[in-house]
Amino acid sequence: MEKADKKQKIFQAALSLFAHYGYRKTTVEDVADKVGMTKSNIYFYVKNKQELYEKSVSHALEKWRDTIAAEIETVSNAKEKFVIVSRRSFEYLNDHEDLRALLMKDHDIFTLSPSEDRFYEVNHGAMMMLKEVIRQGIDEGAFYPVDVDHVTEFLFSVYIMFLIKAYVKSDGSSSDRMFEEGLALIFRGLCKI
Amino acid sequence: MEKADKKQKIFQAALSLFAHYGYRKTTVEDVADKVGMTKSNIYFYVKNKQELYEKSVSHALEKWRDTIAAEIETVSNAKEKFVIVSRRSFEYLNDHEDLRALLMKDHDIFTLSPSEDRFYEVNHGAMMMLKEVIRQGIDEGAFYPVDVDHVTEFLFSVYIMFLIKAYVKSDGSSSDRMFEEGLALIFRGLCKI
Amino acid sequence: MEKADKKQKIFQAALSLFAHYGYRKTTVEDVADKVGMTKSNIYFYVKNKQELYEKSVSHALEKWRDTIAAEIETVSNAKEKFVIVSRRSFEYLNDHEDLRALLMKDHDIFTLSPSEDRFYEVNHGAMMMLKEVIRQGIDEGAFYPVDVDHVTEFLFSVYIMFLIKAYVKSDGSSSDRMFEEGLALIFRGLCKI
Amino acid sequence: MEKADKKQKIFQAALSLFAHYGYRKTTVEDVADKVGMTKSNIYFYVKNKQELYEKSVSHALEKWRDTIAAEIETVSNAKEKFVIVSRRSFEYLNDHEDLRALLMKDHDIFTLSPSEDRFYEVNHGAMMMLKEVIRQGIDEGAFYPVDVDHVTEFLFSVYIMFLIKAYVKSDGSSSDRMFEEGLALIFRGLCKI
DNA sequence: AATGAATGAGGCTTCATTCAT
DNA sequence: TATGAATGAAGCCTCATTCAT
Repeated sequence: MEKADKKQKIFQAALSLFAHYGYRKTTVEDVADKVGMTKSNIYFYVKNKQELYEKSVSHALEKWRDTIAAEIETVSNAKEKFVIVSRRSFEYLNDHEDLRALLMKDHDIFTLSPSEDRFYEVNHGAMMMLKEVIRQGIDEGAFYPVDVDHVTEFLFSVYIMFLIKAYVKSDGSSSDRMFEEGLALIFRGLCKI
Repeated sequence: MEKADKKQKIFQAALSLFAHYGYRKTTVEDVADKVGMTKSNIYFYVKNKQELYEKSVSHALEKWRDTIAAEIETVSNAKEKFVIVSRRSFEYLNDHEDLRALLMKDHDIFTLSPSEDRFYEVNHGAMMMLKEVIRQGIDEGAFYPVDVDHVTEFLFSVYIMFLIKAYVKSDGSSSDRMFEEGLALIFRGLCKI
Repeated sequence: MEKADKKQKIFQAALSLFAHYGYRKTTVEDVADKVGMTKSNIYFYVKNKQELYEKSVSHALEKWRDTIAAEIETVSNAKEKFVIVSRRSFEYLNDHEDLRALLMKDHDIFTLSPSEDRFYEVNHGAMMMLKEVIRQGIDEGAFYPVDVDHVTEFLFSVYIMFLIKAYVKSDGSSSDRMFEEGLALIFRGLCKI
Repeated sequence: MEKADKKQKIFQAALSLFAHYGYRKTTVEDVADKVGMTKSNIYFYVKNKQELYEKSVSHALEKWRDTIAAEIETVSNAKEKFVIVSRRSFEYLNDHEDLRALLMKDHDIFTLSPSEDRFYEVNHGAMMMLKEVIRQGIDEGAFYPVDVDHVTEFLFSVYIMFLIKAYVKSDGSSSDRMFEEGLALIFRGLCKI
């Protein structure tokens, strides 16, 4: 197995543990045990517990973003893209319990301030994706000519909040309905007529 | 100074530290230092770090709840009461940075499951307050005859989420507007005609 | 209540606790609680936890010794005195569970080395009592002319060991029989013919 | 040096310290210092101070028991075996001051109640050894046909008591004579004719 | 005589991190 | 690459003791 593969394994294991127990309560040894190696060997792949955390989270976020980005390409007009971004993101989290739990644990993942955000790059990338859709919608005349920057940031925040909170009472029961109504609401507010 | 006063001082100091640094990173010594006493003396007032945390949070939540409860009494009809609960809660958090930060750090404060919620009593009390307002509104014919229990729980959740998230980008800039629009939305959904 | 009486109360409480939990596990506060006063007030009566322990034990040992000494005076010949010393000591411990437990916990109580024995005085006194009986028995021609000093010390050791160990399996069941047979044995070895 | 060896070193050091200063007064750091390592490294070998104590004692008891068990095999008839068990056990303690001191400090080591005895297994094993010798003696017609179970337990108790107490005044002076006479006594009571 | 409050020293334990192999 | 062993820093908690009132 290659080094990169092993790293992936470590990051997955770490993510799952961090998601369940939080940063402090998760020990490097826990991670090592889960991958089936020793504590010290973890330090061959990462320099720090901190780096272990950040790389684990980054990788998960990137995979999420890339998945969505790929699906966006399957349609062409902005309205459809917007719906896809929303619905697929929701579904993705639905299928990735660990990431979901993690986002609920660590708010700061979405801080979005370039200076202190450890995940600024990936978050920013995701926001750019959304911004592009909105800009396209305006260009196509499908969306109101809103202030793209601020609306994007606003939507991104509401969005994350919604995704996370939808799972707080995560018996799964009615969160689907909640999501659909929320989406409809926002969609209505965005589309002309 | 009385023992009760000293306790208040300790809880305030603790709250502030827990809010800023989280449970794990805040040491009992930090708290002691902040109040100007020794670590061991803290244990004269509480039995545990855990108890220190829980009592600090409980006290803060109680003060919040009591403040709102007192303000509710200043008006009589349900619509006004509803608005007061909403707006004053928002303002209260506005003025109490520590509590705000804490709520953002520890989601579980609002778990609301009797079994595992360490703050169930005070949370439940707050929810009862809201429920009473809604019930009164229905009796007065001001609100739609909704399912009181479920609507209350739903509103409470949305509410907390909103209060907390409104401050994620807590430069305070545009959160006021965001709040007002959110409140208007819910209010419209609740009031007849 | 006089100071002396209060001291007695403290010593009794302390003895009972030391007996049950040992020196280290018994806290000064435990003792205070049991007497119904505060920790700090204990220090008005004793200077130390150490002194609290030693005085408690001394007092108990003295009471034991005095009780036996008084009973010895009720008979005149050495054989009877010897039996009384043995049997009454046994019975005394039978009735004083705390002292019994304590002797089982702290071996060093019977160290009998003048230099380091904290209870040398009272132990020595008890041994002198036994020695006097033996000397009298020899003088009366009832006992073999043994080496009084060594035999006394030997008997004292065996004796204590016996008293303590008789209670290790203190279901009480057969320790009486064990005691009587042990006493008979030693008595036979001591008496002429 | 192998891990097992290091463990032995630790257990020896711990035993010696526990024997001299008792459980409470002996700190984990004391043990570490004595072996020449750091406090925390002790926790690489044991999980607890409690476990450190129990494993130290267990190992010592096992070595004792195994030594005797090995010597028993050197003779065949029950009478000789009985004498060997007695005398060699005595001598073993003679040569192992630490174990001796420890047994004097912690009575509960020989509690012999399956439920609460931390050393039940090794103690029980030792008793079985003795029981086997007695049973063999009866089969060979050398011993009285006593109630094997109860006599074994009785002898084991007396035995331990004797071994321990023989050393209370452990200047070693006359304890040899004391031991021999005690052994003779019991032996006479056991052997036919 | 009595108390509440405070303190300091010390002990147990965890864990991220390093190092030699 | 991988591991076992070791370390140091830090945190929680207990408790004998003191002091002011």
